[in-house]
Amino acid sequence: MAEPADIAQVRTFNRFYTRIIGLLEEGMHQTLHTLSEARVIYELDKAGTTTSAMVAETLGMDRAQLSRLVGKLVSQDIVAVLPRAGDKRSVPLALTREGREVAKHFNAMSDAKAAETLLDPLTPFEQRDLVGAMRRISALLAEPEDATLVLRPPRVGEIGWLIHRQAVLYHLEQGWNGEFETLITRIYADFEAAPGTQGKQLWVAEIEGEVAGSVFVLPAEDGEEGTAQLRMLYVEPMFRGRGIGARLVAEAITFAKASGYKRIMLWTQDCLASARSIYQKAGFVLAQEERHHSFGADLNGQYWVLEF
Amino acid sequence: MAEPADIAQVRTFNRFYTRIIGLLEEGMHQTLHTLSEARVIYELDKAGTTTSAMVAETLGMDRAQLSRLVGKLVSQDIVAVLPRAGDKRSVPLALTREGREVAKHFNAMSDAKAAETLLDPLTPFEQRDLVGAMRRISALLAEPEDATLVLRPPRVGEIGWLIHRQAVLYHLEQGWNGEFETLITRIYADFEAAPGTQGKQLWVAEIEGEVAGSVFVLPAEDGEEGTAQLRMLYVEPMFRGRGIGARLVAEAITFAKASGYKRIMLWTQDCLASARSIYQKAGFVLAQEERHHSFGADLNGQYWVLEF
DNA sequence: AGCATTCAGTTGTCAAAGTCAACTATTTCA
DNA sequence: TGAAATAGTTGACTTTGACAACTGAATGCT
Repeated sequence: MAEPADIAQVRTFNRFYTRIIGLLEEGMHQTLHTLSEARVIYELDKAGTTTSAMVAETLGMDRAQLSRLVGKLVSQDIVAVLPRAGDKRSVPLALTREGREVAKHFNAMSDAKAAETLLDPLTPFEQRDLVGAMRRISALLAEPEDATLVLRPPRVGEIGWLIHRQAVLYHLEQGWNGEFETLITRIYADFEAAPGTQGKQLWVAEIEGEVAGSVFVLPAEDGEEGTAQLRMLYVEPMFRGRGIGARLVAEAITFAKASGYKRIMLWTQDCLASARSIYQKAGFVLAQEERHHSFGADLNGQYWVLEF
Repeated sequence: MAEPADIAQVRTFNRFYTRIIGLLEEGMHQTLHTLSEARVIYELDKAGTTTSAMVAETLGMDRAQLSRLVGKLVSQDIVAVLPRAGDKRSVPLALTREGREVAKHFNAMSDAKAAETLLDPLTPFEQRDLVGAMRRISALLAEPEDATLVLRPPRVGEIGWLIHRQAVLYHLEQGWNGEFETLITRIYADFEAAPGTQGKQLWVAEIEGEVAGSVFVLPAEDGEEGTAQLRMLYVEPMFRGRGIGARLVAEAITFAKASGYKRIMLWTQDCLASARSIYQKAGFVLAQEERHHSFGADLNGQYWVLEF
């Protein structure tokens, strides 16, 4: 079981947010429809065509309750019952033209209410924080769905973010201490300081607005002429198993080739097993190994090279 | 009004979390008490002694409903009505011994439910993320209350965090670009690289588990012997106006004196008005000014010095 | 093919939750 | 001092939610 302090924080948040949701729902009292009617209408609007069972599932409502509610909405000419097709147990439902009007109205109302209650009182910086935290919670708790992966250059603030994330991640996963954060702060500072844009690039992997991973390429510090170095490859645990690491490495290799490098090398630790398998599959070959004590741990450093 | 994309994200989150809360509340159906009874019992347990009106306020419940509910709980010997004192309109309420037992039981149940539904399926890293995001949302949306301010050394990951936060903050507040982030990444890397612990220290201001601000002191780069430099003072917008900046500066000055420095200097920009007023109040004197173009903006750099 | 099981949806029955207005006894404040 | 506000109660009512029993259709198993 989780840490008591964490559980306490989660419960505090749940109580707090229950209250917030209550406040937001108060706005609905003005309308001709009840709250659960509005919810059903919203679901139908979003889904286009669904069945009663689907709505009950996503809303967590009782099927009996929903049955009556749908009946009411049908009699009000807001919901239309389509002819049964395929599975003749279920009845396809859709909004009528009027229903879509009502949905539009509800959406506008809810948007306004959410904006004025939650966002407007905050500064833009705080708004960004709030939205970011919400996106994070959704990403952590919702079922992962296939969202598009984007590789792009870093935005302002993301260098710090990458340092932060990797420092915490390897601290928890590998037990590495602050020395690691110190090292990577320098590594990122050096990357930024490296001259020009020729031959160096950093990619941020983004999924649904979240940073899902990153890597960068720059001229190797002390290698032969024409050697690129791949550094700071990492994938957020939340987004692992979707081939993001391989995508990042592939992108880096493509870039290194296009930039005229003759080979690309990297330094990693053998305890990072999933990274190693990505390098192997990408064609990297183990060139050298050496034991060292860093970041408060006994490590086995490995140099991997891919000749083009 | 806020950005449509932000509003959409907030609404998505609200729908999502409404569902989550519904799932968590399902566990209550096993108990002898109803959900709102449990809520009231929880509130009374937490508050010790309150009145009906207070509970109605914090729970967002109807006073009529609560009146009947309290009546029921009193007849079940879970809640005791204390003799009216002071304001004779209101009736002080408290849990009986039995009520406290029930509350204890509820808490254990809710804790278990929250843990197994939300925390246990996640890795420790993700758990930390989740709790952090929840704490952030609470801090952003709840009324600020006087919580204790702690000044402490940075934890693993916080150097990156400080870089990230300041880069985003000044990007949004002052329009500074990535150059600023590049610069401060280097500054923090240099701080970490500076020799020994004598004469250098970094403080993180923490409020309710959130980083509220930070500053550090190290030997001045190119000053005379015995000169300390104060750098990277910042306070989170959310926590401004509570004297955190002044506390950080005071701590830094005390430290610099105790470390044997003869004076302390700092470099800032005159557009950072609230910081300037903190320096002035702490006794710093403007030593030099120079215009420069940095971070994509025309700035007026200022050197301030405090001789001990 | 035959039969038990599962699933979508409906209906009946209740209990609980929530809304609204009217009312008393205090307290506050102009 | 008197009008307005506050804490709490009571009555009348609607909506929500829970649960069991039921029909008709699909699925799975042997």
